[in-house]
Amino acid sequence: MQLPDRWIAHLDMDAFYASVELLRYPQLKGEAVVIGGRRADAPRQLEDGRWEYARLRNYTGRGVVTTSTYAARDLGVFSAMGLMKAALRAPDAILLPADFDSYRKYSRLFKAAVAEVAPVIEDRGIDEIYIDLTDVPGVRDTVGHDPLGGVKAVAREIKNSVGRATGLTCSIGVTPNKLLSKIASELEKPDGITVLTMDDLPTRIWPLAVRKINGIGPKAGEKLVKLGLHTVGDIAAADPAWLVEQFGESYGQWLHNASHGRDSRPVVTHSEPVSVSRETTFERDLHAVHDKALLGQIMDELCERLAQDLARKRYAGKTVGIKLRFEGFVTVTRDQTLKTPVATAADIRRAVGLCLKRVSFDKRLRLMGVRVGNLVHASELAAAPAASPTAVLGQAPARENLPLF
DNA sequence: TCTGGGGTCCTAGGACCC
DNA sequence: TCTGGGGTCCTAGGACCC
Repeated sequence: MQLPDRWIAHLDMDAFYASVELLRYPQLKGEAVVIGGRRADAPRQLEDGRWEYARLRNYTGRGVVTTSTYAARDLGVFSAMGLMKAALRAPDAILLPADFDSYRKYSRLFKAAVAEVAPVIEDRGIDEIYIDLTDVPGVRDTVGHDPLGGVKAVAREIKNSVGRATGLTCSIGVTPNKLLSKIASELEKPDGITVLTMDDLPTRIWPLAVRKINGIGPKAGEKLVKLGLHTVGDIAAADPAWLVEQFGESYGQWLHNASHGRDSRPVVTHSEPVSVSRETTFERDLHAVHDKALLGQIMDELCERLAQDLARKRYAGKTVGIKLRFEGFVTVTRDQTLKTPVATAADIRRAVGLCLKRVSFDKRLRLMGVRVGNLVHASELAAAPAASPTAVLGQAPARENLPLF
C-alpha cells in the first residue's frame, strides 16, 4: 500500500443544532424534531412541570428547516426544506426555534477539544472543520499489522475529546486530501470514522452519486446526469477534453481531477472576512410605494445591525451593496464603491440610497439585504483619511469628521 | 403549500490607464 | 487612417456551501 504524504481529516458534527437541543431537552431523544421557525415557537413549561412543544402542523408562513433529527429525516424532512412542506410529511414532528448563541458556544467547545489533540485546524463554519493530521505524533504508527492503525487511533482520540467536552458525537473522514475526507466523513455517519487511501477510490468513491462531491451543486449535478454521468466513476471514465468542452476549461479540469480524488489544497488555519451582510425575508411581500415607510424602516434596521457587526469585528468597507428579491424569486444586486471605507449605519444607509436609485420596482419585494465588502481592518485604518465619506458622496457632511471606531 | 441567512468564489463586460 | 495588448478596478449575476 502506498501511504500518502498527507493525512487530512474532515470532522462533521452529527445533526449539530438538533443534537445541541437534545442536550437541553433530553426527553426528546428519539423523537422527530425539526429546528427552524420563530422564537414564539419556543417550548413552554407547564405548571405541572411538563413541557409543551410547538408541532410542525401548526406552523404557517415562510421559513425553512435548519436541521432535523435522524428520526425526522426518516420521515423525509431535511435541511433547507420549506417548513410548510415539512409539515405535510411530518405533521407531528416537534418544532424548536434555532438558538444560535447556544450553537456557537458548543462550536467553540468542540473546536477547542479537537485542538488539544491536533492543532492545525481550518474552520468551515459552525459544525465542521478540516484538520491536518500529518504531523500529529503517532499518526504514522503501525498498530498490530495495520499500517493505518495510527491514523485510526488519532481519529478515535479526537472523537473522544469532542465527546468529553460537549456530550456530542461527530463523524470523521481521514484521507490524503480535503476533497476525499469531506466525502469520507459522510460514509459512516453518524458517530463514524472512515479512513481511506487512494487504493480505495474505485470501491468507495467511484460508485457514489456525482452530487456527493463538494463543489458539484444542483446545476452541475443536473447537467452531468443529463449527459449520462451519474456516478463519480462515470466522470472519472469520461474524456477530460470532452469535460472541458461541456463545462469550460476551469470547471472541466476540476471535475476530471476531483473524480480521480486529486486535490492539493492546504488546510488554511487563518482567513480574513471578505464581506459582512444582513438580510431579511418579509412575512408577506411588500410594495415599494404602498409599504414605502415600512421598507425604509426595515432598511434602517438592517444598516444598524450591519454597523454593529462591523464595529464588533472592527472592520470598515469601501463597497456597500444591496440585495433585493422580488416575488417570483428574482434577485437583483447593486454595488457602490466609495472613496473611503465606511462602518457607521448612517454612512452605509446613504450609500444604500444611491444603490436603490438604480433599481426599478415593478414587483413586490420579498427580501431586502445590505452588504459591506472590500473590508479593511481597523488596525490598517489608523491613519484616518482626510475626506469624510459624506463629502465623497457630494453631500453636505451630516456630522463632524468622527473617527470610524 | 415552494424556496432562510450568512458567506465565498468565478465569470464576463466595460471603464480606464499605460 | 478604424487600429493593440495587458492590467486593474468595478459591477451584476450566478453557483455553491454551511
